[in-house]
Amino acid sequence: MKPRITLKKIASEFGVSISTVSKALKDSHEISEDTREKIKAFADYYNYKPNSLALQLRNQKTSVIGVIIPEIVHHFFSTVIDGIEQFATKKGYNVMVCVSNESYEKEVSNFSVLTNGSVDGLIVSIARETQHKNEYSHFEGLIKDDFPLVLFDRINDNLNCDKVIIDDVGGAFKATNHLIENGAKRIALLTTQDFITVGSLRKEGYLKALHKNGISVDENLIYKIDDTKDLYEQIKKVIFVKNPPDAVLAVNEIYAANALKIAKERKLSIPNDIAIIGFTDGLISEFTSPPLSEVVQHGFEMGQQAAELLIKRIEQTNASEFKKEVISTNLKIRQSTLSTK
Amino acid sequence: MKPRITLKKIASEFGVSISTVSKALKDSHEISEDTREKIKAFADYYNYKPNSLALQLRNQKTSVIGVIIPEIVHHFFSTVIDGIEQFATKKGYNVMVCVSNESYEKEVSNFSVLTNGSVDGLIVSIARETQHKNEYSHFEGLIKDDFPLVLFDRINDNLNCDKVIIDDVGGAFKATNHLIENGAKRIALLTTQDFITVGSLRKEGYLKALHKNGISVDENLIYKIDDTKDLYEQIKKVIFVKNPPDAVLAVNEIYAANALKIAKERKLSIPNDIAIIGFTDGLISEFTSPPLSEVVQHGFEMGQQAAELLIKRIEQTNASEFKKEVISTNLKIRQSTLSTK
DNA sequence: TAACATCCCGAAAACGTTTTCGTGTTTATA
DNA sequence: TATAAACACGAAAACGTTTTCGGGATGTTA
Repeated sequence: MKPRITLKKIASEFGVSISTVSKALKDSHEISEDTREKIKAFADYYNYKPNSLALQLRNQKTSVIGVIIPEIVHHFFSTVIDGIEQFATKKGYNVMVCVSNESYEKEVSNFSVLTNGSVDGLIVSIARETQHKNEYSHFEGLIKDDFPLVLFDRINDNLNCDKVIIDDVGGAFKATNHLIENGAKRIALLTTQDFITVGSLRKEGYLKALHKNGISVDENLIYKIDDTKDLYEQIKKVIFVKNPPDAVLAVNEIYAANALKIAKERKLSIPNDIAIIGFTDGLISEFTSPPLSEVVQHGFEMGQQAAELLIKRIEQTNASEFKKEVISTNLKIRQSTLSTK
Repeated sequence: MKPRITLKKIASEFGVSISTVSKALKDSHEISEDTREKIKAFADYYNYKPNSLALQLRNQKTSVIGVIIPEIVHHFFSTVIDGIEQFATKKGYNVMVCVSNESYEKEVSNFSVLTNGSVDGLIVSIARETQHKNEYSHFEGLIKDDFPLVLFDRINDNLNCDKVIIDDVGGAFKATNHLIENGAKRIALLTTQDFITVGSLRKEGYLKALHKNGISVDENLIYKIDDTKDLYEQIKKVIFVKNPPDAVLAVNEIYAANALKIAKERKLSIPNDIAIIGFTDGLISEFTSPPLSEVVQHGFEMGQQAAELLIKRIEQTNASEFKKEVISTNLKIRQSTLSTK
């Protein structure tokens, strides 16, 4: 690569000092009209642009936001990144993305790489393994130093920082309620393992709705899916049985799509025999038959909110209270829950 | 945010020089065992980590790869990023992601932000608008300076740099051939507008397969979808007609899924009345009914390849020939093309 | 003519690091 | 005892920028 042109080179070209060049390029009145024009023309011709590393070092500011997510090939997470990226760009920030791959190890290593001065702040959704191990010292280290940090979706309430989540409880509540209103009595819940926060919150909403409608909880209808094992086989054990549930609430789209697939294989009519609703994080729901009803998660807004909180935190001069923003959800009702009876 | 600890602070703490501290932390034999241990213990206690900006400036190397893609909420592109990220991480690089949003303007601005010293090289998939305008001066500027650059998927053959694409022609050829072997005679092609390179390459493969099988080309069966308008309505005009085609090759998954949806609304039996195959970039195909056959694109490998080419280019000392890697595709046959006749 | 303002520019510090080279002190060798 | 080697450390440059401060030259005013 050709070495880039610097102030120093321009200076030596004209036999002036570096500071003169710097000022000239900034149209300083300290420099004579004449010199200014010559220098500017020259810099322009050679396409001079200030080296951003040097600027970052001097200004002690990178204008870069670090983002650490468990997965990137994931509709919800990539939507959040989109929101972050768009907001950040608008505010003059760039985005550096790292993937933890659900691994504690890798999350810690991402932390240490990103917090060495290369970013002004961090937006993180916690890896599965980290939640499982319940090991948060890498977060606590940052927080102790008042490093700007925003958690989203997979958060931990004990961590003292800004957070943004969706209304998991409310979403699951609305969905369950909707199923009940359409006649469901035995609603299966396909959720994650307990240590995934969003899973247990959605379970909470599910339970709340059952309770409100006077339906007793059947623990046998609550299935905790292990994401590291075969989804299809696990869900089959729920649907492909003698006496299947008459409705399913799935905490994500893949669970829901699998449930629908299996229900059809079991020759169940949807939604008459079994109604299905899931939390959306993709495009699948629209194209299944029947199309799946979904709790819409608004990942883009979530990303924007997270970026906004972070940038405020970065740019503020004196500390303020930590905020926890809740993005509300809404139901997108399609045929998978609209009984034709 | 608390100011981070620096060599200077440690030095003043012990009344030694900055260089002594630097050497001590690197276990230099120049420094006495005694001083070394004291300094290391202190640095450890205060969690000293070298400021990466300072290192980057000194070493004239950021170990960051910039990636510019048209969209991020997109299964194929996010898969490519995943490949890039994983390979980059393995090689000690970080990834900075910018989204052009298919806009020429934004692509140019991303270029100018990223090439100011903040990244060692760039991986780009060209925005739709840029391809439409056929305006590549921002690329040419970089190339003139031998800036490490890799293009993927949406490339331009006139640009003198490393490239990696999938075998678009071959993939479409295989898919079309497969349709013909299963009895198709009137195969509709759902492609993009001409200026999208991948669209026209896939069209080429389609034509090649027709020709090889002695089927004459019916221009009325070739539909150029405008991505900026309503997909459903455009595809409806192809499928929901008196005399629909007996097969469809779609250049992406969304086109295919829409075609399938519309075919079902038209009460066509799939694949007996109409077979459908698309290029995969998502999870939809697996969950439609019937599941969609697809040309598998291997985006992850593409990302890895791109990252590998770029890093080689960055780390090489003397210039070498530019490479164009072609990732081969394969067919994933599902029921949407497996005639039961 | 003395005093002062204006104009134009350079020196130097600062951001945080690594590394080369030099230097003073101690120890070993002839 | 003189000389050389080994040891332990510091000064300074370099990466590229911005900005404060100071100063010489010229012009203006009393």
